[in-house]
Amino acid sequence: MKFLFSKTCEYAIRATLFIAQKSRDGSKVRIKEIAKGIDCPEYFIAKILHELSRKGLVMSLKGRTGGFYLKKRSLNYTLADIVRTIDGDKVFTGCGLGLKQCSEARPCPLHHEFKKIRKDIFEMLLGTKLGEFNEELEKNLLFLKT
Amino acid sequence: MKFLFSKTCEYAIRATLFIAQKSRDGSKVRIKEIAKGIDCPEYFIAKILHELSRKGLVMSLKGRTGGFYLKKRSLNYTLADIVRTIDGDKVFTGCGLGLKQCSEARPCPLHHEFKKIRKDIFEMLLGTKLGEFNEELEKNLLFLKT
DNA sequence: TAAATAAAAGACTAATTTGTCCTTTAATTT
DNA sequence: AAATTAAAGGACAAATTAGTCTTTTATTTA
Repeated sequence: MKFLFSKTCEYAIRATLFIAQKSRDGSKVRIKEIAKGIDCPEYFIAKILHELSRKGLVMSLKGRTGGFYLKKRSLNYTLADIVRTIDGDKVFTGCGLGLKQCSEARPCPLHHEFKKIRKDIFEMLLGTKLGEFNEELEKNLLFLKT
Repeated sequence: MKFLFSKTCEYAIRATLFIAQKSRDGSKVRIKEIAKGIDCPEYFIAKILHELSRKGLVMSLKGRTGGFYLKKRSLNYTLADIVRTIDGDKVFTGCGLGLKQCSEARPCPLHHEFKKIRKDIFEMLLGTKLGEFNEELEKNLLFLKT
């Protein structure tokens, strides 16, 4: 069983951070390089990036000098945007025990505990900008594949 | 996308808490009642409980007066036991970005944040005994279905 | 002992997620 | 303009997870 995000979403996050780093000088990154850089099947990440691109989270350009990149302003997007786009907001709102309705008024046994955990996750995602790790990735202090 | 546990695991937790409460006086609970009580397909929860029963987390008895129940000692089992049995320990150890190896020595960008979150989840599960909610469930202050 | 009842066991189906491939479209270079 | 290259787009296949059904086995009651 997965930990928190779908596989698709994990790849999406890794790809976006990879693009942020590689395109910080204005250059573009091709799918092949991204796939290699984050250890994801090439066709699969293509599909995922296509989605992120349609939603405007990453930019793309076709043709010979094409590839993916981030706009300066996109560096202010956060991981919360990526996660919401790919996985929806189950992570932010869903009940930990799967109740369709779970609220203060009618809580599951873990409602309050999960509320705190979800809040921590949400704040972490919301507080993490896409360009945030550029330097540490560059210096190989952080990694996007094993 | 799921929040944290598989559907199977969510049902497993809900069913176990239900059994804990209903069998606290020594009686047994039948699958039909459990399915109704936690809003889960009957055949599906049967399969899940069978698994929990084989692992010794819940007790079962066949035949006319049969059903599921917990041993006194089982009330000291925690949700961590249920989760580990059904979903394995991805929740406790897995990398949030899906890296196969993710460690202090070679961390993903969110390694430290996730470490804390996983710890919170683990402690919460480990600190929650199966019989813990019996009273509040009885009094309808907590719910196992919507 | 026979009938009734409940879980055990395991095969099977459906749905979702993950992953692959092929054709089209857009941009660039020669 | 033609050749090349890269993403767009969408069909398709594989794997995993969720859910259903049928037969067998154990226990109790009449």
